[in-house]
Order: sequence, then structure tokens, then C-alpha cells
Amino acid sequence: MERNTLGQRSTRQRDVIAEVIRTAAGPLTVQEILARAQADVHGLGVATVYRTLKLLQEGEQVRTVILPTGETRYEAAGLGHHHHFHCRVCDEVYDLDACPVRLPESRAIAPGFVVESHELTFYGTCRRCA
Amino acid sequence: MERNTLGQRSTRQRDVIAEVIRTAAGPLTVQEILARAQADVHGLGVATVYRTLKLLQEGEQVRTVILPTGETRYEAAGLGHHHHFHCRVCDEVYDLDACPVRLPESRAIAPGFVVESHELTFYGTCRRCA
DNA sequence: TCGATACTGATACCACGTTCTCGATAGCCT
DNA sequence: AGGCTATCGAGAACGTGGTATCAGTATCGA
Repeated sequence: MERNTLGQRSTRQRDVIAEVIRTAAGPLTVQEILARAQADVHGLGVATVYRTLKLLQEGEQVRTVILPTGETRYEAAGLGHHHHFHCRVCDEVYDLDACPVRLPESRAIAPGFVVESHELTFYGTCRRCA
Repeated sequence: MERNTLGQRSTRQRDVIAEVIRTAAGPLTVQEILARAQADVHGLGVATVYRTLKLLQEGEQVRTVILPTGETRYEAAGLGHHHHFHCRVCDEVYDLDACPVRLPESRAIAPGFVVESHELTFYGTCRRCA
């Protein structure tokens, strides 16, 4: 049988991992994904999380986010333009729909430097920790 | 002799490395620092670059910048609030004095989420690559 | 100038995040 | 239901960025 692109099996592990990411309030670390998924799949291993993340990335359902702290996190793809809020108190990371970046019409942030996209991370205190 | 805070020796290696960082147009990678410093100090090794970076960081003269690509770079401390522009063509990273982030008076980017600081990276084409 | 010793370069080593290996298990097609 | 085989979990192995080691060298106070 040839290596099929979409013919992966549907397993409980994959379903749960995908669901964890889909319902998260922000990008998650591998450890967070593992912990949350383990609540549903007892005995789940890290290797499976990494394997599933790779599959989901190849299927354009998940993308990688690297925060300015160097932490690698994963979030659902196709959320549209958004940014992240990193709470200094609880260290949780949240999605933010608001984009407070105001560029000039020309998209030139400085003479000759034309902006195509940007990545923005906020630091502060989240609603729960206020 | 006790461990002195400022009593390090002044060496050609350290002077050159500090100068390279001080005169850069943006944050540099270790390899970039090494390459540029080697132009002045033949035979300079990476270990010395790492050691000097550590010293400069402890002396608050240099700070670490981790870009959304995951790349670790080093820049002069005390440049004031600024952001970075990563050219997609030449991969060079430049400092930007402009800050196009417009927050509400309350500093609340969303209900309950109060912003204290932010990190912003732009992607696009730089002046030279335009 | 001289000596004590901080510093250097090369390289071995380490930590940590991720991937691979392999025997056991479970999905799914017939 | 039965069998093929993709997937699983555990742990070994890997890659990479950064640090420690060590013998030789350079700095700097006396």
C-alpha cells in the first residue's frame, strides 16, 4: 500500500490532542498539551504528542509559535491575524484578537523598510490574576 | 583576591566584541559577532564570544533578544524602547526606533488584560534589498 | 621587568528538546 | 471476526546551543 496523504488512522490519542489545541485559549507548550490530553488518554506519551503535532502541522491545522522567551508553543492554524498576551503572574499565554499596530499607508515603518507582517507579544497581568 | 565586579582585565578580544555589538545596526547572532570580531582579532574563538557576552550581560551592557524564528541574538542594552525589523531577503535584523503600537489609555488590550510591555518584530524588505 | 593570575582557544562535555527504535496494541478493511 | 499494519508508549539516541576544562599566553600592579 502506498503512503497515503490523508489515510491516517483516527486514533483516540490524535483526536484528543487535536481537541486540546482547538479549544485552548492560546498557544500551548508540548508539556501543557501532554498534561491536558493525559486527562483523557491515560498513559499518553510525549512521543505521540510530537508525532501528532508534526502531522497536524503538515495538515496545516497547527502552527508553531516561538515567544520572545524562547518558549515553543503550538496553536490552531487559521485563527486569523492575532497576537499573544503572556501573563507575568501565571505564565499563561492568551490569544488576542485586537491588533493595536498602526502603520502608515505606505507600510514603510522607516525610509526604505517596507513591512509585510509582524509578530507581537504583550506582557502584563491577565484577567484572572488582576 | 576577592571576586571583583569590575576588575576584569581589558583585553583586545573583549574590546573588539563590545565594539562590534555597540556599532551594530541591530541585534547580532553569536556567529555574526564572531565573524565580525575575527576581522580584528585573528583566531578568536566562540568560547570567548560566549564568555564575553555573559560578562557584558552581567554588566547590563548587553541583552538577549529571541526572535519569533527562535534565533537568539544580542544587542546593546540601554537603547531605549525600540523594535526589530527582519528582512526576508537578506535575513539581516535592524533596530527600529518607531513604535506603532497604540494602546488605550487604560492599557487594557482586552477586558482584564492590562499591558505592561510588548515585544514587536516586523518582517519585510529592508532599504538595501528593496 | 617580573610574577601572579585572569584570560584565551580548542575541544570535550553537558542539558534539553525532539526524534528514532522496537515490541506491543489497536484501527480498519474485507 | 481476522489479519494486515499504522500507531502506540517507553526509553534510547540524537542535534544543538551553550559551558567547563586545561595548557599556554597576555595583562597589569609592584
